[in-house]
Amino acid sequence: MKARAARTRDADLTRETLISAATTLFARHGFDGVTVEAIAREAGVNKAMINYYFGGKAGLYEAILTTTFAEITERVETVRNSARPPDEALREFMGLFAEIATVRRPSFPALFLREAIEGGTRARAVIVPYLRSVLSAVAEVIARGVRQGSFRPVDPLLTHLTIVGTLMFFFATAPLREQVVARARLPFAPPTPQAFVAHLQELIARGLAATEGRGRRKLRARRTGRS
Amino acid sequence: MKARAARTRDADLTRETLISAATTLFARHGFDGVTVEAIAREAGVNKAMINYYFGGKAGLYEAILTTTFAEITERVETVRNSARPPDEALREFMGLFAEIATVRRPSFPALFLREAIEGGTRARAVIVPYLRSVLSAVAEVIARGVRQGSFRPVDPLLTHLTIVGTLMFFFATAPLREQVVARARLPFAPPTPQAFVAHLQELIARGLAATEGRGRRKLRARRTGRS
DNA sequence: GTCTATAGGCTGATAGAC
DNA sequence: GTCTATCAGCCTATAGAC
Repeated sequence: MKARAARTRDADLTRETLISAATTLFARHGFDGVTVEAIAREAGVNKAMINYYFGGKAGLYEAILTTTFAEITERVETVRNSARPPDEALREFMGLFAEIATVRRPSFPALFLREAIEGGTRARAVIVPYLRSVLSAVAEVIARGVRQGSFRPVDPLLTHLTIVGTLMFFFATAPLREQVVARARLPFAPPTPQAFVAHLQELIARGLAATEGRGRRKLRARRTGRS
Repeated sequence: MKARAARTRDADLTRETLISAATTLFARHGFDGVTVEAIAREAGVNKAMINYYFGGKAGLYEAILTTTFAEITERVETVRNSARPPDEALREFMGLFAEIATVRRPSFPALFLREAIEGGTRARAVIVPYLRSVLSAVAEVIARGVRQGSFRPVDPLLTHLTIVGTLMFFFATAPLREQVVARARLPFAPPTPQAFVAHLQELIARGLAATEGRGRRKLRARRTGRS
């Protein structure tokens, strides 16, 4: 934002360390499941610093949500502006999500899910813009595919929920799979993110593909039995 | 468990009322986000009753997880034993999940997700049998479809995670969608469970269907058709 | 900016009357 | 079985020294 004097380097470091430690803990145990002392200990910082820099535990939590969600939003916009055909843009989105959830912001899925389950009471102001951005970006790609005839006529919102939902679930529940494998001493490892994303990309591509047959862009009305 | 005398009817009622109230609150706010006083107030019961019946807040939570997960497990077993063809059995499973998540145990998805994110630390003993049962039931159906040639050769575990993941996500995040629609006074309602499940059923059916046209087996057995 | 000590409020649990 | 009163512990936040 602005130039910093040399003597504030420690301040920036303390701030960053707190955010980093607290992000992991909040994601894993939730806002109420973490004490400020645990955060300070994990960060190796005095706990009074939380109040000094963020005005309190709630302020720290909000700062984390803001920066995290803002970054996701920013990255997702790159997909919206992609000139690639819809099916490729969707694959790109899934790959991007996986990259975010493994490398860049591993805590994001858990943070989001916790907020969503709670109804967003603690951070609606931060979440709504994120929702609007991501939803419209993904839904627009899907709608474009439907218009162009490469996708069958699916509901963009429902499709978006399906894709994002599976990804959120997979990455957020990784701790459980790791615990189960470790405790039960199972002779195999949990599925890798790469394998899962590849599986999902293929499943979605096939699930959305326009029905081929006699006419290419002609979409035949289909009523398959759910009796 | 055992026959009860008439004078214990109030006891059973108190117990049930506490479980019912606490289930909703734990699902929504998490174990640490709920106070025993809030549970007692919501249940209209004295808070000392929580210790009397469950030995404390943690005991109540564990009782809730046990009964909830056990019931889901039991219901899912009915799908495993289904003699229907794999694609129909999968549809049946998704419909069953939706019924559970809307009518019978609306708090289940949130309870499960919270535990999974946390690594199951609080209730691993209860969760593992549930996981084994549900996973094997669904994965077996998928593996059967692959063997029979009605499904393409997908990984049963990854496919299971995809299906269950989307369902968990959709139902667990309903509070957020409701809040957003309500606060923003949007002129439309959130998607209904029925619409979502129908969408997902179709997407999965198409995504798993064996590729046509490559002289494998007969794959055109939609409807109630047997393979 | 960082730290220690402590205040002040809330929480889960229990003792004991009925 | 149910209720009231209460306690001991923990948690967040702050005052104030350095």
